[in-house]
Amino acid sequence: MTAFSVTKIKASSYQDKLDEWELAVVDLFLNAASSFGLPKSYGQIYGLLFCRDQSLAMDEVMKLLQISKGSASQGLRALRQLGAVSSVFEPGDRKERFVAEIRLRKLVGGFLREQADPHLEKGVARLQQIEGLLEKVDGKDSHNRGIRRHEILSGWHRQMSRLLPWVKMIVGKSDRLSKKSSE
Amino acid sequence: MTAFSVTKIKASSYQDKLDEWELAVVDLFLNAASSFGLPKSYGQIYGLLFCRDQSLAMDEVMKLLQISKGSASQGLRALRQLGAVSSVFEPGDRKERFVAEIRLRKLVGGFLREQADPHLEKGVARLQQIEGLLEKVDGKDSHNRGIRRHEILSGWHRQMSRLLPWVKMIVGKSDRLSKKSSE
DNA sequence: CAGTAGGTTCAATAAAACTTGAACAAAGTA
DNA sequence: TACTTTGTTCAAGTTTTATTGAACCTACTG
Repeated sequence: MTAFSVTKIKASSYQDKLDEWELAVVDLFLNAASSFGLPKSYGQIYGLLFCRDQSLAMDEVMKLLQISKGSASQGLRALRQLGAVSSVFEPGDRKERFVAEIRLRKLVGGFLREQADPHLEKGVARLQQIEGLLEKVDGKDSHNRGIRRHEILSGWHRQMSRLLPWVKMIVGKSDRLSKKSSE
Repeated sequence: MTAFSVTKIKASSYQDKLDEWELAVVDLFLNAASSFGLPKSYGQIYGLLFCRDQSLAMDEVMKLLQISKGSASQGLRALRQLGAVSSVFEPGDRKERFVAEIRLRKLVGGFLREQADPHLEKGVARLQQIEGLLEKVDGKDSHNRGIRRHEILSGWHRQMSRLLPWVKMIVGKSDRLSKKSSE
């Protein structure tokens, strides 16, 4: 191995320690991820990328956050799937590099698409299952009660389906405040 | 102990097994609770009460769901705190009995109040902390970057604060579809 | 009072979720 | 082909979270 490959030189030009404010931001996203039901490491990774202007490669993420290869790999993949990070390839470098998506609309949209939409779809199946079970119920009282509950759940489902587009819309407003925003 | 106390007679008039459709509903809420970051037992308890017209006491919940005293006690307390169940006292009975809140508006409102609002408040504190850390940053580059990130986060915070009232409002619409709804 | 029913608490236990790192692929390079 | 770099996978280990149940309150009741 050459002592001073391009990669090595590049790597040495980075600090391997985060600023205090960056640590605070990483911690903020760590907590945010938890409360959205995502693994903490996803939050850390996103938080780190969020802080940086330059793209980071997986090994830099591992080093800066002191997390394992596995966590970094899985976290970056999941975040890309969510649309929270995107990857770029510098010409002449085999490494995949990552940057954070900072448009709230995109983040919320991706989250809803990956988390909320699937739940709504499973909800339809569940409601049908319950409908099926109601047909072969013996007691008349229980049957009626079941019908009424099924109706309530269907109503909730419909309302939730209506809500999501609004959320995307409302969050989209004035996204431009964060930067020049040229999508 | 009298062999046929009032309590005993009452208890014997209840089935100690759920209908199949009720099991499906309980399971639905179990999953829903998980995905909202609440313990599964909370979902089960809510699901059971949701199915029933009559109020249930803690011991009935324990028996029907086969959960422990501790889970039942804590679950019912938390659900009441969330506004998802309310308790009633039958005259001449020392037991506290519970019924599910089925108005979606109330459920969503309670959830946002207990879960989202606290996060937004903590967010303010976090932003101030970061602001503080930025003052004692050495590098000019890092400092500027930090300022920009702080601005972005402040923008997000503002947007999220705006969103919540809308959510409550939109979910509130046509809540009446589920029943006569006399608040 | 002593006894009992209804309910809460919390340390111990069980279950679930996250992280790790070694083994494995894939794809470039010499 | 043999070697290197980059990245993925997943069983095993760790950490976190939820559940249990026995001890403990509190307020009735005889």
